[in-house]
Amino acid sequence: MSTMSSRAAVAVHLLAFLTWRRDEPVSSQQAARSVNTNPVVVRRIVGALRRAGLVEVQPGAAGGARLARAPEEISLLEVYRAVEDGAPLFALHPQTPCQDCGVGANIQAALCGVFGEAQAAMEAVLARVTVAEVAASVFARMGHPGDCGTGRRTA
Amino acid sequence: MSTMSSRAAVAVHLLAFLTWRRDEPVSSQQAARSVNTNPVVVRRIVGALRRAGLVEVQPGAAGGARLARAPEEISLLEVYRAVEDGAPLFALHPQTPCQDCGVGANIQAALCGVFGEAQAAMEAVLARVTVAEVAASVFARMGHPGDCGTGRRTA
DNA sequence: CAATATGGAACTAATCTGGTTGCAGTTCAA
DNA sequence: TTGAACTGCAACCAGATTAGTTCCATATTG
Repeated sequence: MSTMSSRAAVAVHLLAFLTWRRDEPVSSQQAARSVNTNPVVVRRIVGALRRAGLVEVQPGAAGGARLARAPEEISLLEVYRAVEDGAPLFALHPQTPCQDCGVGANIQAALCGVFGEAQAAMEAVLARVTVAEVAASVFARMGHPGDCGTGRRTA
Repeated sequence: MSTMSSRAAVAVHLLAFLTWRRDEPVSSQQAARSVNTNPVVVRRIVGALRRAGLVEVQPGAAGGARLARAPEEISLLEVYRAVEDGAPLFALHPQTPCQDCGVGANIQAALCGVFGEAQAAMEAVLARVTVAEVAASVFARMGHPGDCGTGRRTA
């Protein structure tokens, strides 16, 4: 049943990857290899991160994405919001409930408060964690670098 | 973008409705009118609440659903879990990331911790709120009862 | 026995997700 | 200046999920 899309997970993956390859532009091809997906899927998510100001992208040969800010300054909440685009966590009724019924007319207002608090609590946790921390956690688990190859055609 | 299903909202609506009509069995027909949906949709959700032990259902004429426990003893977390059936809030990668890549091989373990904490924070809020509180909040907003009609064929 | 209810199966339409291809446009380097 | 490599966008596909719907077997009441 209803689980969130994997875009947030992939987005954090990508940012950790960019952190690892600090300042070297990473192509969607290379990133896609690490994520194990199609380059276009990566570009869609990188595009959202770019629009949110989290990464910079350079087109053309030798182009690619790099962090627009220090990873210590990027919270997972920003990443989450960049890819989920402000969608509410909890849905209300698909159809407006019966307004002639005391319960139907007032349940949504009552739910709004609780659901909003629950989402805020979730977001507060994401706000406290930075990309740098996740990346550090990943690096700590790496025995050896393990490259995946650059994917760049070496001249 | 990925929002949760509306089942949790409808489930709380139904429980608030049952709280309002305390001990009088409510048919899926009546409940569907308040929710503004099809009786079968209601029965599906009531079925999940029944399997979770939150409501009792009586088949046959003059049957319907009623609360199995005092509304003060039912937390929204139980409701959420009853209808969402233990699905994780955050999805990880659709395909296992490249294990030859240091980031790919370790990102999921790193994400697991943060995502788990975020979900736990969300659930903690739901755990603190009871159906009785939501129902009280609804009742407080009701100027007049506003019945929706019983939908029961009066003899 | 007849009316009214649940419960389950099956089907639909709409939406979302991830994946894929194709192509226009930009950049760099030989 | 040509060609390789890259981004970005649009279009399309298959699979899953959601909410809605119909139909029917079964149970209970009066």
